[in-house]
Amino acid sequence: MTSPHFSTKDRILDAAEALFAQHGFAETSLRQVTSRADVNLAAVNYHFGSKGNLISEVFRRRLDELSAMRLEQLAKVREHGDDDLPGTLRAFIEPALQLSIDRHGGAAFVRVIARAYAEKDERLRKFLSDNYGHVMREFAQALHRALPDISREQLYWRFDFIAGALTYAMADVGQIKRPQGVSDKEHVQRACAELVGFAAAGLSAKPL
Amino acid sequence: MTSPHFSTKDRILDAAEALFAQHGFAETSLRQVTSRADVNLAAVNYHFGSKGNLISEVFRRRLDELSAMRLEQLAKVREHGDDDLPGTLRAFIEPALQLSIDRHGGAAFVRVIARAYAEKDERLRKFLSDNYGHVMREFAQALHRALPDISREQLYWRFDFIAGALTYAMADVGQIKRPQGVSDKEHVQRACAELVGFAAAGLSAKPL
DNA sequence: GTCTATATAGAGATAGAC
DNA sequence: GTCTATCTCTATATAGAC
Repeated sequence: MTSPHFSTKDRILDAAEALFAQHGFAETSLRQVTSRADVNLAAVNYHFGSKGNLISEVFRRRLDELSAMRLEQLAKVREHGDDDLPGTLRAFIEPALQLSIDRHGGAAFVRVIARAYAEKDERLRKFLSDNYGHVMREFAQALHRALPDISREQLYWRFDFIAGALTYAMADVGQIKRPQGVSDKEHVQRACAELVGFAAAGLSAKPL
Repeated sequence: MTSPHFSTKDRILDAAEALFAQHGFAETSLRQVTSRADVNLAAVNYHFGSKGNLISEVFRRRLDELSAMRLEQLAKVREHGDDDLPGTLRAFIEPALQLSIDRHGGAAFVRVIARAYAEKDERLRKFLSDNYGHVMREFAQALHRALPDISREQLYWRFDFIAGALTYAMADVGQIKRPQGVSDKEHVQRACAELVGFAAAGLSAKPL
């Protein structure tokens, strides 16, 4: 199931990510994880200390990369003067949707993300807010620059709507919904274009 | 059937709903439920047969009412000739957001809904699809009538985005986010107006 | 670092008295 | 309908050999 030349630690992370995506955190036992990773049960507590820490590390591994890609793409569009509404939205949306077709586990991880949002676990939320809140603030500011006319409060609502729509889209892309004869890459590009168009129009709606 | 608000069965449902919202399905034990409901542990299996059935009944109690309200409001706007885009969207969105400030447990239920979307539990998804799929189809058709120019595929994407945004909004309304000096009712009306405006603009975006 | 074996705890479900 | 008591299963975590 997992390539043998990877470390025990990485095999555990891969297995845990896949199982968390499929069954959820609480429903996944460490026995399932170690069985799938083909390592001994005790190795989890040796490498991670507890199940909770294992969950955090599953997040950290993907979110560090996702955040870096988002910020990098945002910097790039600004450098090129493309930091208009669609450009900024694409920098936020595209890396996330790319993850959903990532062959090396990212596809599983996007469903882990959707779960994490629903589970209002306080420790997990604090972990996410502490470690990745600055990315959200960065994008909120960029959207504010692109849309100086709408109020902070309204921008806040709309950014929240977009985050919700993106979370749904991430979970659905890579699922059964892709029409036959369409490649993963085309499907993500289509989803991305649809969501960017939808979000840009929604953000630009005339204030109430 | 007698004094429904104090029956063992309803006390169990109320307790389960609150705990599922706070901790999730798997993380909530029947012992926690019966302790909070102040009934005996065995009463759950007597009244519901299993934990899975209890979960289904928690959903059924709220969703029957929510679906009825949505369809009723949809019928009303059609009758009055108000079944334009905002009218149709409001019929879909408003009853859902109303739930999030319901004093008698509905506020907890909206977080249960958010969880259910993330948890890809097959039995639960089949239950929801079997029992409430017709409501979604009804609204998809109404949106199609209001927007004859966009393709079925594109409508499908956008309806999905709206469902995601609504789920987020439901979970967030009723949380800490309400500004001081704003009543529950005003807050929901604001959220509803914001989401209807956002969704209408997004749905009306020029096709790619 | 990795294993076996086990301590400890908690889960869902049920039998049978009242 | 509701209770007590208990069965059976599985979980996380750890101790200690190698």
